[in-house]
Amino acid sequence: MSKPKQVTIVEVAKAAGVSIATVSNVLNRGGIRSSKETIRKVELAAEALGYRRNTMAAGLSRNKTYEIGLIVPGLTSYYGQLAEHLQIEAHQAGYHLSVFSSGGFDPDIERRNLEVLLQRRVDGLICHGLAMGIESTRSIVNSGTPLVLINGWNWPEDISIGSVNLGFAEASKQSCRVLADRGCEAIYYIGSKRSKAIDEQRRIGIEHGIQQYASHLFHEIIDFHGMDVEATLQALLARHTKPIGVIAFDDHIAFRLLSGANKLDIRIPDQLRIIGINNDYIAQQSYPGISSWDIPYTYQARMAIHKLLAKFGNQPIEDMEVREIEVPLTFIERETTHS
Amino acid sequence: MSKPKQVTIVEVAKAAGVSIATVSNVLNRGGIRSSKETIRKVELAAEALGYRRNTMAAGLSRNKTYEIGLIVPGLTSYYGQLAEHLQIEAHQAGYHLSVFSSGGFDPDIERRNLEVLLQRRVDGLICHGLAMGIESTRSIVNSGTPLVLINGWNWPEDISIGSVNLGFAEASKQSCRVLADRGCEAIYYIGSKRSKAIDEQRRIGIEHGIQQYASHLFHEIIDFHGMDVEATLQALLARHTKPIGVIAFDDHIAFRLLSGANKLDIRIPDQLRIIGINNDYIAQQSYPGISSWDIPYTYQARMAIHKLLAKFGNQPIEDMEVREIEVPLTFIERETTHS
DNA sequence: CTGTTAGCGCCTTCAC
DNA sequence: GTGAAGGCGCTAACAG
Repeated sequence: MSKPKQVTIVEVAKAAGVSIATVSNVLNRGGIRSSKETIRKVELAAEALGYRRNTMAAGLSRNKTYEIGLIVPGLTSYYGQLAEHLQIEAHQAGYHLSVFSSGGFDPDIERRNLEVLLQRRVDGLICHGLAMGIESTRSIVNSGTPLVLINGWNWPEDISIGSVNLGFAEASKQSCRVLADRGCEAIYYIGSKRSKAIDEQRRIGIEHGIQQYASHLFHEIIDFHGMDVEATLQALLARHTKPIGVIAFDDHIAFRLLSGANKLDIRIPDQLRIIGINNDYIAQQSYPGISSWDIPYTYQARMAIHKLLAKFGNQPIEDMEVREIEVPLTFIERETTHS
Repeated sequence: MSKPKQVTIVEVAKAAGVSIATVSNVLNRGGIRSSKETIRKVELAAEALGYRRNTMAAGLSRNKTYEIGLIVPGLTSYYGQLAEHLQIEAHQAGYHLSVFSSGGFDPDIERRNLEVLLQRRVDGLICHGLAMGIESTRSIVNSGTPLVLINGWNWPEDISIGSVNLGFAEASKQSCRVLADRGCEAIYYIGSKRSKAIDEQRRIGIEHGIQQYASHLFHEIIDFHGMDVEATLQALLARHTKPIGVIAFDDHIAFRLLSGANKLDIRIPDQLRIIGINNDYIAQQSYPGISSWDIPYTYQARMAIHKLLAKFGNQPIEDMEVREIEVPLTFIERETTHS
């Protein structure tokens, strides 16, 4: 069952008593002006017939789609927010953003989504991280479609035209400082190896932070995956007499730790201090509130879109000189680090 | 700056030494068989040249896009999950799903998204609720594009071909029962008028629940918007001696209540019992864990896609007889109702 | 089985 | 300022 036939410019032209070229001119606000009279006639006819321009035909004929594709690993918390903000920014720039999730970090789904987007001939691509390997990505993306990465550290220049990265390393580093300042006796980082590149940034920051602010303190890196929250908390606490500081991979993990601590009647922040990342709803609304790092979504989204537009040639070229933009996070202190 | 020219079937045909029709047959048309030999030649040539079919041209020519548009009010928690599952189901059916968020329940953004999708000539539309009014929706959607609603109760038949609704009313009703069974002295529903239709379903359920299971209990409906959580909790508790039961609009609100209660040292479930809806991460991981209703995302997504496919004529028609499918939720009991 | 030939709906020169 | 004509890349008959 195919779709009912839709109104085309041919019919609008007929109804308005002009040629299809004129209709096209009037409707697309092109550089070409028409007489007030024709404009009115055409708009009236279009309105009356319920004309709706066919994007495929337009795109095909002018070799430009005004569509940007977004691939993110999921649509929860951070990624969902990011997608929403990107959609808004894209729209303001006259583009529209099609969102695709690659279900976790599944390279196959990612490849498929990429393929779909390229077949649609999107004008540009925004990807968060990238689960596929470098070679694999290169072979697909080297079609000339501009690609900007979000939180994609160290990708070769022939693949991406640059990236917009959150300052996780710096945030993690400063987290160490906060915990040291607050008198913690030890600093633990609970990471998530699953999210490779992102976890790595945290580690880099932690390493620097320890070195610079807490070299005298005990410290350790633990992976959250497969960890028994309660047992771990008890074990860690048993080792120390003064409060210990924990930097969590993100607010979700911080929250798990918090729940575990509540259950075990561990006093916060007397015995345990926690810092998360993302400043999710969860961190804001829990009790005690979780100290966390806020993400400037709007700014990040705007930067990403601008980078793409610059590549399209619609924007001043200045931004292009900086390949990797670092977006700084803001520390929001709450009760898990502060009494 | 327009895109670099991409490879077309013309070039593939030339390279393979066959006609463009043959290339088209081999590459994208299953129905027509070709000799092993030509197939090999064509596939080789396509591969070598890096051919990628142009979706716009294909769609234009066959008047079918294999694209489904999704419009949801946001991409967080429930909506994000839903979108992901719909994407998976759509893919399994050979379609792809473009996700759009209408930022909260903004009718203007919704209208714009709808317009974009219709201009793309999507084969079908899935919308969650619908912020626009009936008339407004009708005038846009009466283009012949099939529309299935998710959680859209009572929309006229000429607009949607049916809807897939979560059984919020029944869940709310049963929540009353649970709270009554657990010996609560009063039942409060903390709703969210902002989410009109959804809140209304909860209310309907609550009303029935009270009537059937708790007519002897004190009960009241409160709107969360603008409410002072701690003050309210104290006021409510002051009224009663036995535990009170609270049904929250969703897990987010349940969580806020829980945090407030923790802060005020209100004992759970001794003094206060809470039931949420959605079974979010937040409900699963908080302490005490929040009793909640689990949503069968996969089932709901599958039903929605099937309804659409049926309309396309690819599927048996049987499902179509039921206009509104109700998807039942499952109660997950945790510590907020149970000691 | 393969090739020829029309479109699909729109945009874009280029004459008028 | 307006119209005629030639594509854009692909598919769908229909011949051969």
